[in-house]
Amino acid sequence: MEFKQQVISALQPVLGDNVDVATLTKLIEVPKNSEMGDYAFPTFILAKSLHQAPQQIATDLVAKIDQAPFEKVVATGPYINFFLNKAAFSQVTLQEVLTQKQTYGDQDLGQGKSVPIDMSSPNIAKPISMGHLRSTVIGNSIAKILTKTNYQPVKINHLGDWGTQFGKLIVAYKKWGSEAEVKADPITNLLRYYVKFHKEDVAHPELDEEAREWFKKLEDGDQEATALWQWFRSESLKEFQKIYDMLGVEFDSFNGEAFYNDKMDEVVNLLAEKHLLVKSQGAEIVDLSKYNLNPALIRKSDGATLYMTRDLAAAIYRKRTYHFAKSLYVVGNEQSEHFKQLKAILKDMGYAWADDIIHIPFGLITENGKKLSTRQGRVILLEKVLNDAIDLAKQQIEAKNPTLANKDQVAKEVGVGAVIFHDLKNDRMDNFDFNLEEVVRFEGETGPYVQYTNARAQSILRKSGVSVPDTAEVGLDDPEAWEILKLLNDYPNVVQRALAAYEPSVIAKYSLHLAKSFNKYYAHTRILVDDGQLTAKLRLVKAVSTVLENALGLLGVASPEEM
RNA sequence: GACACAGUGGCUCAGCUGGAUAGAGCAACGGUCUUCUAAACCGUAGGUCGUGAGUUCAAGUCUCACCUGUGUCACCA
Repeated sequence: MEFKQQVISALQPVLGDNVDVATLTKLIEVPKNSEMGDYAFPTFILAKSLHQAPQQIATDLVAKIDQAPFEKVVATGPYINFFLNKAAFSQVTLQEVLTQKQTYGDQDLGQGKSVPIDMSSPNIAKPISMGHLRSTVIGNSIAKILTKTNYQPVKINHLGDWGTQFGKLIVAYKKWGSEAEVKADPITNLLRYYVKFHKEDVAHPELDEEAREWFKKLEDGDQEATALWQWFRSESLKEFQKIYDMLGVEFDSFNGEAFYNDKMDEVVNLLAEKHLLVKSQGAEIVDLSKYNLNPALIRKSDGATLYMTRDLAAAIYRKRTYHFAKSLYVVGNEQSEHFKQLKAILKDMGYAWADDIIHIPFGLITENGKKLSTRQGRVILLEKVLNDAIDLAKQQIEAKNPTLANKDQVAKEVGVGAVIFHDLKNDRMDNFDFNLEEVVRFEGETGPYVQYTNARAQSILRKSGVSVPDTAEVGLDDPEAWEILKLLNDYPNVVQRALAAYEPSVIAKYSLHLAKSFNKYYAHTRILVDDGQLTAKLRLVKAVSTVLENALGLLGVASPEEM
């Protein structure tokens, strides 16, 4: 960042009043090809006011610029290209990374403000699928990015532990289930009952009526219904916890839908007080036509509340409890209309903080182009995917590094890392069709590639047998090292971009770039030879490893030291 | 039908706030392990950036229209 300032300072005096600092800062860019320089200033905008060709302007300006702080400044066509002083840049960058270690890239953007994140949110009695993986790992990564920029994330697992599906589940359990089955394998069997219910109710619509009755009982606190609900919930949570442990994700709250049951009346009353509630076809709705949105259902004709009612209660509860700066919802893109409605209603209720409600949508995972559906039993079980990935990682280790210590631990870190990284490396809005081979790939642009790169760096540091000094003179002048140094210097900026867009993929892509540039360097430069630059090279290696581990950490991916 | 998201080489995707010959990875073909982990590196081949207008000195990037795909559209979440 401060190096860009050098460029600005050099240009300002020669530009005079022609360009103000703000536009100047905006115009300065990084050339695509680093052979053209480290920063560039395009002169087109001056052409009109100076009545000269941009090429001519560039040449004239270069002659006037104080070149002292730079390696060189040259005019290339209409561009002024700045080449930074590599020694100074390397010195500053390496020292920053090595002294700040894992705090490198930390920034106080949030001043400790609280940011609840609604994430993961699986449904009780249903398995965690690939769809939940997205919400879980995106939310988890955003939480880590928030912490790094001094916000205080609150990870909320808004469990789907209420709703008419529990009526269905109770009916199905009573008709076709057994206690022994549920105890043996809760999720599998509960899901089986649920799927069977949906098959049967096509021919026997009276089942739906029964389910509605049982859910009503549950809402009214009926003992049998409540006991079953609680049992299903606790068995399910135990199963979920296994997966969260594998993923290394922890939550600050498991307040799900049921938690808001006693907070619904207040919402309905508030809406009524503000005359926002309208009767329509027996139901109570909020009209949102002025926002060009469909009406939002608050209460069904039978008096039961809905998803929207609950989310309103949750939003208000979170504002009161956490006094949030922003309230995030990592929920699939197919629900974007819902969140628009939610914000619109909160705004109509007079809450200025409605604007701080932020939906972070993500694309759909399909299988053979079709949407996954628990109801139809078309589901990709996350646990199975993770286990498959771990098995494949284990095979890979046996083949490539059979003498490795704690193989099982590393296999877990690599396998799970592959799955998480695969999910985070692309723009979160991209849809993707599930393909196991693709997800657990270890070569090319993958998590294991980044992990492997770091393991190589760690290996060198181990074998060097020396402790690398945080401060020392550096004199790395080959272009491959220079690429790495520029990337290292860019990291804080990358973190900032990831935060601004709520995009873990920005971090993931950066880690791939850094890994790639290091592998290139590694392939062409022998590090462990004393050529007078040994210390400098080791410092570079250590800095790369530090930042790779940091970046992987922000994604929730482990960094094994050997693999 | 309305709204939302997407449309870049065979496949999967990059391309930050519009800027200099559009970049990777898979897959294909060829090369590199007696030397720091070949989960790597190097090279070859492959693209009218959905289509058509417009704004601009400059458009993959902004605007509009259209085409295609996916999703959503009141008593599920």
